[in-house]
Amino acid sequence: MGRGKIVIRRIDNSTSRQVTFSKRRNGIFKKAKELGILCDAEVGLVIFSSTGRLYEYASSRSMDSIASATNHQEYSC
Amino acid sequence: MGRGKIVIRRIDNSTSRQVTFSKRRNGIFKKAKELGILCDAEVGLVIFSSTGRLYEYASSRSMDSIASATNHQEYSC
DNA sequence: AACTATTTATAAGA
DNA sequence: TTCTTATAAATAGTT
Repeated sequence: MGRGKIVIRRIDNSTSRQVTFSKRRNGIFKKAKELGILCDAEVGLVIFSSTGRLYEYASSRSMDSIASATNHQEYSC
Repeated sequence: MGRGKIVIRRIDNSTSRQVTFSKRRNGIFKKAKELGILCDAEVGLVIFSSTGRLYEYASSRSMDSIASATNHQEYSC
């Protein structure tokens, strides 16, 4: 979606890769939030850039859902 | 993006909500995979539907990245 | 489950 | 590098 069609493979050029990462990271976070609201779903998203930087999002009740689904006791570690 | 413009709020109709959930869930998983490949990033995505069903995706090295970033010892629990 | 009109995301350019 | 815009892609409503 853009001026040209692209193939989904690693972007070799470091600058282009960083620009695309920034744009698409914003896009997917927006999608995650929309999915949570529209569909009353819980969404957790964790992204590490190739430089090791962390970006994350979690809809409010995600942790409860995970705790419940995995049957962990809270504070167990 | 579709026949009409929508407002981002919970979809009241249960059938519509489920249909939208299915479509957008597929969409966001595709985006997550593309981001990982294009930008050499690690991506983890966890989704709970409103009915409590779990859907998840993790790019191959996500767990290593998380382990490293959080400085957990593996198998510590 | 398919279709398609339209909106949205974004690749390339300024 | 922030802003623009032409175009690809996602998807809302329909069948």
